[in-house]
Amino acid sequence: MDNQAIARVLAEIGDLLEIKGENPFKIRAYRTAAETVASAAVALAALPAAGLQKLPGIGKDLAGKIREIVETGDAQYHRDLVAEFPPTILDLLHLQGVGPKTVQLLYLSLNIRTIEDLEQATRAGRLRELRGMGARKEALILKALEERRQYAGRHLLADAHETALAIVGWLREHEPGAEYIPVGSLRRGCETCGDVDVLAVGGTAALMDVFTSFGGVERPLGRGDTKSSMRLGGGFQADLRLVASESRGAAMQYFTGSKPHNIALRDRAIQRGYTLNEYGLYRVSDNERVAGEREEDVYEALGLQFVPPELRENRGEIERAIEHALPRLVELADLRGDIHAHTDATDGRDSLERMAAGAAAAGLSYLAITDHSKALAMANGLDEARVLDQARTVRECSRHLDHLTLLAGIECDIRMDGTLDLATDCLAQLDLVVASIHSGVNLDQAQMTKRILRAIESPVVDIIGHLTGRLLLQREGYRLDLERIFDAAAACGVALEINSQVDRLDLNDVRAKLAHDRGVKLVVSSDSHSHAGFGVLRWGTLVARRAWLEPADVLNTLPVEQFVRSLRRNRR
DNA sequence: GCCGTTTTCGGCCCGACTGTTTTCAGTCG
Repeated sequence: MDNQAIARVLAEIGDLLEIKGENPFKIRAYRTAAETVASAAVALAALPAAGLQKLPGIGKDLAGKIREIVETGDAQYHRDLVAEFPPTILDLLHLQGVGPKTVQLLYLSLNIRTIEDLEQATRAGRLRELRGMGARKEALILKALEERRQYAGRHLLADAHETALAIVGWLREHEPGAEYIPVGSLRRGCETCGDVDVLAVGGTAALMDVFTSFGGVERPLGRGDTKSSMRLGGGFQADLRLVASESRGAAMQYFTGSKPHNIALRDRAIQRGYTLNEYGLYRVSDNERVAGEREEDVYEALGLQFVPPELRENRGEIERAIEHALPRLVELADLRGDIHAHTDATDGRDSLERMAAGAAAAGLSYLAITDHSKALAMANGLDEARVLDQARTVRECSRHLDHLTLLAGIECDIRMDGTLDLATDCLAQLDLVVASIHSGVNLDQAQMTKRILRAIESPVVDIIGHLTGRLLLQREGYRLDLERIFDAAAACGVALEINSQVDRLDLNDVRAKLAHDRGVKLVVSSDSHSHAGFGVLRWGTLVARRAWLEPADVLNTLPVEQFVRSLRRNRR
């Protein structure tokens, strides 16, 4: 049983307790524990109860429940709750405007158990019989049901970024007096975003009208003088908050989140005699504001090093900030090379020369050409003769370039049995080999792990590409024993890729951190298929930052000679 | 249910907006 599965049971207990109307702090304890478990660096199934209790927010009781879940696949407490409330009512909880109290009311008074029940009851006008329910609420629920059908909920980071840019552009054009700052999960660099949050600083309430007249708005969800929410076409929700200049920093902190980070921060504020909200940090004794204009000041006043937005997930960053020992996170400008790109020799759109020009324009000083190997016939993958021919061309082309070095590589398929798609003596003649899986994705965990381990053990493999094969919002990754794979990669000197394609971002933040913690080096690569495709490196860099990586942890921050020397094939 | 540089008990983050209400509960972030 993996951490995610354990976390799901704990989170579901939290949801069911909320519907039951239990003590909110007990509910929070389960939710905090679920988040801690989901982002834990090691497989908790292997830990005894005593070890579990060392994790923050997990005490004797929860440690026991986690052990029970690991050993029996479920917890009796969970089963009891499910017997009391059908688990399908949890779907209702995810509807916009429907919370735990409403779900409980719907279930106990109308016996509504499913989305379908709710839709029927609403259309039949039965909701109006209930206290606190009127025609407007009824219409809101119907709307929420329709939107649920239409949209899955979350969106890729890059799409959220585009939407935020469009909103900010619109606001700047029509109400230039204020400053506009995208915040929320977008600012933290989360791989998917549920909504787009924008902070307006120093404007007037009039800008709310500008916001609601934004072209992409489908319907308003709420509109006030300091806060408005809109549903946009394509399923995005956008929130705008307005604060005065003196609260700029506190508001940035507050609306960037995450929720667990903010709760921990406000906890610390209370302990130190302050209260923290979106307007500032206030001393309780005399209500004096001690910080608020600058975000850095809020952290400093709480005795903390400034925490970069990407780390604000309550995954140990506060403890490290107390010691002023946060990592110096890698930045996009630290990347000197890209080591995964395709040309029109296989499924890329552009020629070698155009790809080189694109990489140079993106400010890179080296680029590895890594087209597909022959197993990907659909992509016109290269066989041994073609890849060696291409390598000659790449090296020749590189000699004629002033500010860019081209490396001759391949993205070689890992076959079902873990052997490589091209002959070893061919692969040995290249500058580097990225090995990836593109087919046979449904093997069980033991087979898939063995397959990857075999590839890692091959002396001609330098890097494993998009290791887990997950596709965001589409497909879970392969079933893998990641800890074994990370340990093998570390032992063999094989680097793991953070693939920057917006729907991959693979490895993700938590796994890249775990890999690093176990001694693995990483690369951030674009997997670009066109000369304009190197911009995605910004997304991969965000993942690396969320994984706590410093420049020294990412091989392609090195100058080209050192990078080449650091490859597994060139190490002794 | 967790936790402790006042505490092993009594705390536990904070505020805006909506709808259905006549003073507030519910939802959201």
